[in-house]
Amino acid sequence: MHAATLARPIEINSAPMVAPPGRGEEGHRPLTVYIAGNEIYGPGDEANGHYHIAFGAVRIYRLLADGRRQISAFHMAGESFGLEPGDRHQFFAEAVCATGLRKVRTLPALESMQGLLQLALEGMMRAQQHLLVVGRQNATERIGAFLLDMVERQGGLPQIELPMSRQDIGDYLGLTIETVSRTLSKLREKGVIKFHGLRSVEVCKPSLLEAICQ
Amino acid sequence: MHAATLARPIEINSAPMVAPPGRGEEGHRPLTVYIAGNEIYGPGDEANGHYHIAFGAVRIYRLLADGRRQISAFHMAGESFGLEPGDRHQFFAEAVCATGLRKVRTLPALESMQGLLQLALEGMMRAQQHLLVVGRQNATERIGAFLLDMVERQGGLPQIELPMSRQDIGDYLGLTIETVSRTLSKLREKGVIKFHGLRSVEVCKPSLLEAICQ
DNA sequence: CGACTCGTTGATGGTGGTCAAGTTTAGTGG
DNA sequence: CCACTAAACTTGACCACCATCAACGAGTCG
Repeated sequence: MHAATLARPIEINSAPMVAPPGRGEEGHRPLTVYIAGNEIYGPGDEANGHYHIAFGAVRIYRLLADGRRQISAFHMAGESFGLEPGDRHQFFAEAVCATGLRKVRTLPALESMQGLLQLALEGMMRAQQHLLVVGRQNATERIGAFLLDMVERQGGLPQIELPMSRQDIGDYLGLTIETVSRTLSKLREKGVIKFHGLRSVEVCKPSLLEAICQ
Repeated sequence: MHAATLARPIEINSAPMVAPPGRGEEGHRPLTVYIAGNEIYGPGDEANGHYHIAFGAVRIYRLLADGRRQISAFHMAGESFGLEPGDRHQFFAEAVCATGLRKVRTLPALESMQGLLQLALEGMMRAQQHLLVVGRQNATERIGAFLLDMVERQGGLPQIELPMSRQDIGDYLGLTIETVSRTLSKLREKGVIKFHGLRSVEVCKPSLLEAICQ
């Protein structure tokens, strides 16, 4: 269930050929393509830099001994992830869907340091914001906050494509898959959202969604 | 209830006189003393550095519109806090008990940058670890994880002094004050912990506590 | 000593978890 | 292109855990 690595990631050095439809900067670094479920790194793996997402999406998570999973973050195209203290990773990182990554090795220079600090602080901020959602909001509020976050991260357009499964959403929000499904159905019945496919959602009443999330 | 500032913090420039029983390094920076409930900063306040805790404890939190509070972190003597992205704070920081702080202004130098990065990454790590607790563990496991964390941060001794109230613990763990109280009572009845005062706890069976937390 | 805050304990109910079908979607091979 | 299969998702019934409401006890300060 928790996605064993199904196939090896493919490394592509001739970047221009396979450049994703996104921005073409940083094209000189090799692009590695992962398919859905591929592990990018796991606890204990050497950590010597971070990753930039050319396209696709990544989940960062931890497991409890009995298999309970908490996804602490999703990262989308254009974002960076993978910076951790120490020289060993403490989390799992997996491709949520077909994903292209460029690895960025850490340079001990001042200006790159400032960028890394910014990255780390934003990561801390996101985690602490998410803590408020998971710790103090009910199922409807959590789903609402999640949808609004996705809208914002996909450019503000009301139509969003969710790369992740209901299980992923549940493990991110601290809910079960059934509760995620039920809550989405309730929002659909109320006309707040509309489905154009299981993972294609249109937020019809964003103001109502914002009101739900307080 | 949520601690309005009761009195102004006291700034002391002649540090040696009031040096706390802790370590005496960094004694050249002015020490500011806050009493329990004092606000250190709030959302919108200018952020231009971080704080080092000489003695006492600090809570970092956010509020929802209806007053629900999520404490995202406690910081104890010897630790640092207050680093945030951008030039404005987005959280509240308050003294949990009588607390002495030294403000550290950010220098744009390489070596200080590396220290800040480490600080930010550890903060992110802590928040993400806490996310697992709040998102995926039940009340007993949360309390257990909290107690073990406090033991570790107070030097590993089984006897710990909790500077924070039950309400604080609840707002940190995403539980109500009643559930915190009941869970602690249950652990006491089972002989896992022992009280030497309302906020003085002895962990009699740390291994059992670890087992509870998985 | 009285008033206040903080903490504990009890009774009750609701939200969301669990278990158990169904249903839809996507993927595979004939 | 369609049948078959497996995975993903939905929906329902039931129940447990924790929140809520309420009362009471303990500690603290004036």
